Amino acid sequence: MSRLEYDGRMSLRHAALGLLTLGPASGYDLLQTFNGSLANVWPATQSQLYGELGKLAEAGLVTVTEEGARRRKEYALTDAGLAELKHWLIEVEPTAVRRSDMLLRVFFLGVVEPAQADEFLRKREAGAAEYHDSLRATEEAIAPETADLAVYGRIALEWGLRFTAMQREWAAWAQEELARTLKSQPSG
Amino acid sequence: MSRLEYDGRMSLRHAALGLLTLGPASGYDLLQTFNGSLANVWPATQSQLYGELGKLAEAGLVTVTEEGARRRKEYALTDAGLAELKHWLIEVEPTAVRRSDMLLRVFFLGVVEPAQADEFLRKREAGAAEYHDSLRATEEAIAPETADLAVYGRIALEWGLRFTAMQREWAAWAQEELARTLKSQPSG
DNA sequence: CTCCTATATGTCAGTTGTGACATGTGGAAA
DNA sequence: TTTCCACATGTCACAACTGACATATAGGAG
Repeated sequence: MSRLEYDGRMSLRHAALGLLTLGPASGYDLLQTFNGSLANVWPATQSQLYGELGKLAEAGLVTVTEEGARRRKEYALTDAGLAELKHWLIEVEPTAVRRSDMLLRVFFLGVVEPAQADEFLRKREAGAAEYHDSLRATEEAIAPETADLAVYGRIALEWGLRFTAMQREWAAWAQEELARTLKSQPSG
Repeated sequence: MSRLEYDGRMSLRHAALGLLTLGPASGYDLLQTFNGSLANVWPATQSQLYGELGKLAEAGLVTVTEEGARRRKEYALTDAGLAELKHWLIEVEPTAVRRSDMLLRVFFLGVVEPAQADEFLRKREAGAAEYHDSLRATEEAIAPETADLAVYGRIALEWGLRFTAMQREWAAWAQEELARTLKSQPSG
């Protein structure tokens, strides 16, 4: 029961706590969710998750409620764990800036030929469109059964839809902008 | 001159190489850029940058071209460095999914009171609006002097403008959606 | 001449995240 | 009954990143 320090990061920890609000689960169970519905938002590897569950138990934020077959350990949220989750949800400011290696590449596109830069942007447009369609498919698959349930899941999904739409439109615009610039100043 | 393995990540390395295409610079010089125009896209700490420059020099992707006052070392891109940069720009796929601790929180907003969830969304809306305005201010500050220059910088900036606009609109929509859901099913 | 600031580089311990490897069990199908 | 797959947990080395600390100098203001 050693103390754990929090400074606003360590979201995997809070993702695990959050999933445990839906009921007790094993590391393996949680992993399915991390590779499934949470994969787009906060992917996690097995090694990281098992390690984190150990630390969480040591800190008293979760407890082992059952030990089943195949060494299965079922974890449940404690009051302290729920309190920490709420604290993180409401009182800790979400990260404002997020690294984007895609955008970083855009900054340096002047290094390669305009044709290659254009191809880069076309790929982004296509990638965003494809991603958008896969989210749309997800939406249609889950919408019928959960009409008013899972409001927040739908709100998160909507973010994804809007984000991918924005990125597709931006990439299309950027191609036009690039063409315009090259036309007026061919040695760009 | 030991070899360095690349597997698609390690963008700080490529950010440094990219900045050096603009001309030789010291670690300190580069740091100003990382804390300035690149801060929104790929922030870096001093300790990381100096370490990376050392590795880059060891790998032969950059060379020390000058040693000035105050132990200043000026680095320049080598042919190998430029080749690596181009490879990364064109042939390495940008990361598709990016972690978002903001969106992760959204998934778990059902844990707190609807009023608190609503406040969370209002803060996102305000934060996105504020960020948008600061980018708009940046745009107006740089636009006059660079009409057709820095196409790619403007394209990256446009991404930021569209992203923050999208996030603001989404947060506003989400508040309405939440109100709608609570109205039709008060115990949500 | 002294003090302050910007310049300039570096080290260290610690956290977070990745990918590969290792190990073993329960149950169902062939 | 053997064989295979899903279940289930764990370790290891390493890469990426953070924040704090340490150190030192050139040049200008007072």
